[in-house]
Amino acid sequence: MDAAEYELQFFRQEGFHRSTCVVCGSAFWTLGDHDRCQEAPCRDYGFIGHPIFRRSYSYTEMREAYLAFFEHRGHTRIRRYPTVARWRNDVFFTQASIYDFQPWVTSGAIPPPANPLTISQPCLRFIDLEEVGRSGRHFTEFEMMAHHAFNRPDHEVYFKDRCVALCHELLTSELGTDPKGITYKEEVWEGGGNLGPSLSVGVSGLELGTLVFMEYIRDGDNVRPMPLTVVDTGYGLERFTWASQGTKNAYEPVFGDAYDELRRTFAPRETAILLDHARALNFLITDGVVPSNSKEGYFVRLLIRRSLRILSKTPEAPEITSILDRVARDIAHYHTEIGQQRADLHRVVENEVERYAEAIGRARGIIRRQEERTRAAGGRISTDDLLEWYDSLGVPPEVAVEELKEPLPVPEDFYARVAARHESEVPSTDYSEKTEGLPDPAPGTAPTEVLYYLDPYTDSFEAHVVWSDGPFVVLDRTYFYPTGGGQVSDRGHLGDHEVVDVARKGPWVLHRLDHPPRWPVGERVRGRIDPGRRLQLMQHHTATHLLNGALREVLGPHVWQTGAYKGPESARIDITHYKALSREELHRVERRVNEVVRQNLPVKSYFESRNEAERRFGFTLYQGGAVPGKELRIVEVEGMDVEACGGTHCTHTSEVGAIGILDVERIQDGVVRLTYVSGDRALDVREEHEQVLKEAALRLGVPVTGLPQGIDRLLGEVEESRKLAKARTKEDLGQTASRLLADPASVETLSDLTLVSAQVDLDRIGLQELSRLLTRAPGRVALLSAEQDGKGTLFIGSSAPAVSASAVLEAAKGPFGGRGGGNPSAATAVGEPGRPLAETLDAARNAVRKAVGK
RNA sequence: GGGCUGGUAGAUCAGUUGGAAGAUCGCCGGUUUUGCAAACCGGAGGUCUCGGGUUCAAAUCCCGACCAGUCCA
Repeated sequence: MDAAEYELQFFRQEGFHRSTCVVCGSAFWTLGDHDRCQEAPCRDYGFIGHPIFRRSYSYTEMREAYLAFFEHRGHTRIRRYPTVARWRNDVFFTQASIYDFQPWVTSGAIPPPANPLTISQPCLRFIDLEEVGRSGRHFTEFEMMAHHAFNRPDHEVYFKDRCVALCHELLTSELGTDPKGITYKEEVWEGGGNLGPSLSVGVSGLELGTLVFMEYIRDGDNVRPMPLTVVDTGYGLERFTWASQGTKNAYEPVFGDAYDELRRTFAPRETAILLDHARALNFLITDGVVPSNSKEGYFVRLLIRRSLRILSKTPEAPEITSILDRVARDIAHYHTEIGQQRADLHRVVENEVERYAEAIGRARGIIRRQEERTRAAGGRISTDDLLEWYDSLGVPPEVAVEELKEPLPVPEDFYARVAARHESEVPSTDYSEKTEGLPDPAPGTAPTEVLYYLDPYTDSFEAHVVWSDGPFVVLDRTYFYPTGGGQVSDRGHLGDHEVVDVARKGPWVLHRLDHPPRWPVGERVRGRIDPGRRLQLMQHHTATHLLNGALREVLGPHVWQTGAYKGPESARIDITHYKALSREELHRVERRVNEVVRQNLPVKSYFESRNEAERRFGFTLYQGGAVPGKELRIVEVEGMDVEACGGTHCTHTSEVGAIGILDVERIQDGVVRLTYVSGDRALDVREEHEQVLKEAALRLGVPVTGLPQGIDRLLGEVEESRKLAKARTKEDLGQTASRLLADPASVETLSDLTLVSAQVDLDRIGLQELSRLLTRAPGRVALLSAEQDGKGTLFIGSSAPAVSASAVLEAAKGPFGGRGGGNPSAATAVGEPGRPLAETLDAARNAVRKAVGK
């Protein structure tokens, strides 16, 4: 970065000079006399015992002081964004305040909610999870206070000079920091394809904030200016609070009384971890994350299980939910939505508590058995076993060790070794958006005016061709709905051509026809939409919203849509939920949703500014994922569901007709999928089901209502006859056995041994069973042969220690061409086709005689 | 999204180099007892998750699917 980027007028006017840190070598600006930047590790913490601000602030006071300062200087205060970054697919969590505005605001696609603005954004970072409570300053959840300005070429709000001036004023005149104690260290910032100069603000060893000036786009090796420049600042609320109090660690000032309260029961480190995790959990669960073994849900589980581990070590520990409540009370001083869903949050957490207990319970048994086995084999449990148990059973090593009769020490680097185990895994980088092979309309092609929002029931219109390529046609206006928001596209006709697909590409709607048309640009064409299909899609889409609302009512506010599909045949919705739906819950959802259909509530669709809509309805608007644009299309069923949605909808709930849920399945831990139908499809499906029931009843000869009992009766009979058949076979075999034993032709007595040999007509299993019956008494040898499909089978059973069945088989199978083997008590072989069995039996008999020395 | 475990009787789990599917608890019946519990004796209970493959032979080996658990991102 060019040094000139940092030559600010502000620095010159105020008399700053530029120095170079003797430790890290970075350049910095200061009013003081420093040979090094004022950040750790270049210098030690100097603020402990010597607060750097004029007075001491509590966490809440500090946030308020910051936000008010910027409000008084022309910034608009805005509410926090969710901690789960649903609007992005490259990260799970909001990790900085600027994440709220990426990518659409920073790229200039949509205007910011206010400009300039100030915010205190709760952020989550799991990188330093292990450092929480240990270092004295790490948190998984922290608030990044910020002032942001977004500058367009035609409207510059402010950039470097004013930004640094504001920061400096905040620190000095507002908070009372010694101006000479501040250093602004030069750094190059890069992220998300953008880069720019930045200044890191250091005082007394503490990095209080970073001022980033996003002004370039990186394009491979090229760097070009951004059309929009952005002031991206970040000030750590935790650090500001800490610096104002100058305590030994950051946890006491940040958590205040709650820290002292928990500290009575727990060690300092444990107290900090419990409070930190409780704070993160409150945000995450309130923002709709449910514990799971994958994706963002895993981090919720991780925090809960880590907390439980600490709690379980202390007999007088409180319930985890009470710690969550305690922390929620403090957070709610500013973020008032926290703690509002207390009962639901408790259910979510308690479910995970149960699951953890089950996992550990399961593991204990396995560990005990494995240790026994290992010890019996003369071995000992090793660190590898501990790793294996942690990886596959979820047992933390310290818990596993407790279970062992001969405990072993847990190595210091245990979790590093866990990481090493996962190192070889190839991370998937398949985040690329699927861009189907759609052509790009020629530059300058007029954007398509979409008409389907005007009246969803219009199915005929006229328009002009503005561009075409092969089977693809762009019109100046269209009523055809392109695939989007989980709703599949309309079909119908343009002129004499069939429309087989409709897709959105940038500002255009591309109609794909059955074959290339011969329309010049300007051609006037009539569009006709398949009205039945459209109606069905609308019904499925509206049904989806109603179901989403009903599911939240019945299951709780933790339910979020994570995916949806609305096709002409059926529709489905994936929701976050921590366990399988019970039949009763499903029944209630279905009843409720059909009740709403009957109530004929209006389904209002309208455009509203993003900021206003977010203010009125909150972020639960974005059930269908991120929606770009300064204007949102809101689809509202009053009291039931409000979503930002670009789909076509019924205008009243009764138009949905009826909703029938066909299937519920758990598609992954924490996500439940419902498949359903509405409108005519609901009637069709119901009719199909009725037909099937009638058919089944007819075949069973019972009335439809008697089907369950009829099936039970039938199953009983099947079971009964199965048993009967089994018993009969057993009896038959028993008789055969008795007959053979009584027949001198098949029995030969060799001293204290009885040899039974015969050719019978049985399959392989039959031979085995018969042999078993014949050799039940000790001192018996059975030689049985049978022929099936032209191939002979020989089965030898022995209850005589002197005769090994497998040895006899070895001796006899040669001439017979048999392949097989067995053990001393049973052996079997199948011969080649056409070989006579009689000689084989003789050979076997001779082998037995030889074995007993006769 | 990726890795690792696992799926055998109603439950918890054994099952060795591929060679005749087991234990414990529970269940049913009987003996004993005034009755219960217990003890003893006997019995029922199996699509070895499913589908392919290798083999004379597969719970066991190979491939695939499904389900569950778990770790990591």
